[in-house]
Amino acid sequence: MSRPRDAAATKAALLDAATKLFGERGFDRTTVRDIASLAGVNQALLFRYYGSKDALFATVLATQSRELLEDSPAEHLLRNVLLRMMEEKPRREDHPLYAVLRSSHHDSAAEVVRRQLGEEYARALSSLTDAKDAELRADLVLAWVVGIGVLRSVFGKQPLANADADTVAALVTQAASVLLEHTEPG
Amino acid sequence: MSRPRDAAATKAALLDAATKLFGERGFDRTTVRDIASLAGVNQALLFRYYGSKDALFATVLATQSRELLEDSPAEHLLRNVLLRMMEEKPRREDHPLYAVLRSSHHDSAAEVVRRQLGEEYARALSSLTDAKDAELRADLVLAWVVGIGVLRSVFGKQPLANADADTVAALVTQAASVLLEHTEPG
DNA sequence: GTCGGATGTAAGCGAATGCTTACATGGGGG
DNA sequence: CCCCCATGTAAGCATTCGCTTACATCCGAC
Repeated sequence: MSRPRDAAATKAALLDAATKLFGERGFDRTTVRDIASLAGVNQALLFRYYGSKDALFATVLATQSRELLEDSPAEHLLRNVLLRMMEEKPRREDHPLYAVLRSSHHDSAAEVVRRQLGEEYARALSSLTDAKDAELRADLVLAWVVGIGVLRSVFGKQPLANADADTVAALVTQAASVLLEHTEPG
Repeated sequence: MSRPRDAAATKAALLDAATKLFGERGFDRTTVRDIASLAGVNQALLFRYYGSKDALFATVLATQSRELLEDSPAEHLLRNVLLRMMEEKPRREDHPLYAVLRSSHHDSAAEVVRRQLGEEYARALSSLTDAKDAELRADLVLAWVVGIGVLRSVFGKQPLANADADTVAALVTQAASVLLEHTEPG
């Protein structure tokens, strides 16, 4: 039943390994040899199945980030993302968001994916307020989520890194509601 | 008057170039050859004056970040940092903070500097509230600043990237005051 | 003047990187 | 059975990286 030669399984193993390593180390510090090694296959297969390291990275971003967004309705998105982020162990750096954050601006397909992802989150959040500058407010809330992730993963900042998930979610959603609550249009 | 051979000036030129390039590209994507080239000197001098790329990076962090913190009293720190961040052009990536953000976790002296810097900012912010979880609240506000910087520099996210500085500062300080204002203890 | 150390340069070393190529192998269809 | 191509491998290529070494050159001390 086990097929030792299975292109689909190999391709998936490469994607899994890449997701983990890009998230842990970022784009630059992850080598194609590391990815192939973790997947247990020859590195040449990475290029056969994905073409280039850049293309594989773009695939990782597109695949992972969509899951995060589709889990929650807009009004629970902030709280759910925060809880998910905080419930993981502080330095668990294979969170999908981290791969995005860790990657600087290299002119690959990943740039497009990254920008598109930001737009999708912001659009979901901006639907929560009817303020004139709804999109800016949504950007600010998105920035907060991003910043919390960075402080936990890159800085390992205490006490945030080991803080209680519900406490953090409560504080942030309370403060963010100042920006995102529905008000009288003015 | 101009001294063509001036160790101090050369050293400073290297630090300036490194500050700019680390901020723009992050640690990994900045090469010692680029730094030396921008400074207009031979790359061997970088190693003579700073020992290693890691040590130079740590020096950049320590030098730049202190200036930011010492400019403002705690009660104006958030607003001032936001204004300074927003008043610069959206993708001006040589902001001191960005060098910190762009660098992943490599076990160099920079790790120490980075952590110490976070502590200093958080301490200043936490003095603004007497809530029991003051340090956590300070971390969250610091995270917000960090996230805004990331969204502007890494994502170039619109409308945040080109938003009015005062508007952003007003929105953020207003929302953050929920976390940082002085309240009755207990 | 000249000697010596401070300052700067040119060249390159060894290792690592993304990617390619030439080849082995194995399993399903004729 | 056997052939063929999908699958996988080993080896290496060209480049770039951080860093070193060997060597010029300038300036101040005496």
